Amino acid sequence: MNTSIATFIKEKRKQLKLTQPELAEKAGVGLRFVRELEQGKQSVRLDKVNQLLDLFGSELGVIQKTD
Amino acid sequence: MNTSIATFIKEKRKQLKLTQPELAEKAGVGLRFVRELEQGKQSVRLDKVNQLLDLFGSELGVIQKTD
DNA sequence: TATTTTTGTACCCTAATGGGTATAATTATG
DNA sequence: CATAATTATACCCATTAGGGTACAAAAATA
Repeated sequence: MNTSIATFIKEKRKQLKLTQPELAEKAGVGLRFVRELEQGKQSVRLDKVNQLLDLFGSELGVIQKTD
Repeated sequence: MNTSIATFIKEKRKQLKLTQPELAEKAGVGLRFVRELEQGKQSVRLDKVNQLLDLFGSELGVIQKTD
């Protein structure tokens, strides 16, 4: 994917018709974290992001920069 | 890549024949961070990881889980 | 447009990341 | 082997991420 982490999660969440509180609950992370992440906060913890991505069968990995 | 973030950075670093202190210096992160990251620590900050990956023209992105 | 639902912003607080550094352990080199 | 270089572990400490929560703003719906 070429989308940012933020938009990826936001779009996947909507595909499953979940609200932010519901996603946070399912992933076992805080609501604040979901919100900040979807708003593009960079200084987030890697393991927390992976907790969310895991719900979508994905994870963070090294990719080539496209610029 | 299918390698973990830790091994990716460690291998790239060796390709450039850099020591951990040198890599930390170049990336503008602390030495302790480089060490913990190469040892597979999960609860690291995303932006710090990207600071390192940037030296190799790469970054963190969403990938499909291979399991 | 009124009402409900969802999302964004703000606050307090605790736990822990990351920086610096010293020292032990390990590895590479003479 | 002995020595140097690199890496791993351990400590203190300031900053801050993230949880909880309340309320404002925005979006969706009747």
